[in-house]
Amino acid sequence: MRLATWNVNSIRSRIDRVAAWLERSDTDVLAIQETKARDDQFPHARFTELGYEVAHHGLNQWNGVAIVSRVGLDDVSVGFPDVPGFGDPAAPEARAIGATCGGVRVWSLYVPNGRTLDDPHMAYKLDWLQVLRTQTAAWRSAEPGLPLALCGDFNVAPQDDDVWDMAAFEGSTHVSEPERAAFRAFLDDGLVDVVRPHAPGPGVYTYWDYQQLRFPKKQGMRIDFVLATPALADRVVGAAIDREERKGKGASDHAPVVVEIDGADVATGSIETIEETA
DNA sequence: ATGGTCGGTGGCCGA
Repeated sequence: MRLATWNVNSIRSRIDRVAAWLERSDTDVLAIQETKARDDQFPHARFTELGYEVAHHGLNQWNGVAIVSRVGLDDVSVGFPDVPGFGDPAAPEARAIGATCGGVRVWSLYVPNGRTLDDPHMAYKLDWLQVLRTQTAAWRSAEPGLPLALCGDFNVAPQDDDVWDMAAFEGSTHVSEPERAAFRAFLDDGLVDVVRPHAPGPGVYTYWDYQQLRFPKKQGMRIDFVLATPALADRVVGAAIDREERKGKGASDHAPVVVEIDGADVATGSIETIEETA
């Protein structure tokens, strides 16, 4: 099974590219972030025409997450228990959706951007990650051995190698110790970054800002991840970041991140293809 | 040339 995660930065402006990529990459399950659409605006038909079932959670023009799958899509969860909203009173935001696809519990997650270290959005981000950690532990406790994948844009660069120049991030979000600690907590709990071993740094990123020619200058950040429970991580036979998809006009500022599970395609050589794009 | 972008929206905000 081929599982991918991709912050598409508006599904409506990107639908042709996303549909083409789904077919080209032979992806079975795609976790999408930043659809920037309400449910009634989401292009469901474009996915169903390609044989995918769709679960989308979008409240307005901001955020928005989805899972599309051609290997089943069951037990959809919109958000997770106690998911924080922003502000007082807390306004709900569409940043998490879960579904069981091909026997894997998949979450599509769009972690809040902290904006600046002293912005209220930073506390919101840390709180959001803490609650997600607590819920993830509860899911695993309720179902030991559960094959679970937390997929999405974490808006955290966990290691110095995950940005092009640490000096450029002095005093910035994404690399601060509290954010990195919040990310590390998932690994401390036993989740595994299943992409990094197949796409090691330095210089390997998932996101490049549109501004200041960051992509041609190879100045990106690794902030999109697939974190898997050990039982699932053991079944991962390949992974890649498809930076080709960041090229050209009409690209998202994030590249798709792909994970091959179970190795059913090893005999056909598809894994070589996936590794080449890393 | 020391800056260079997008998307959704509605006349700026968010990333």
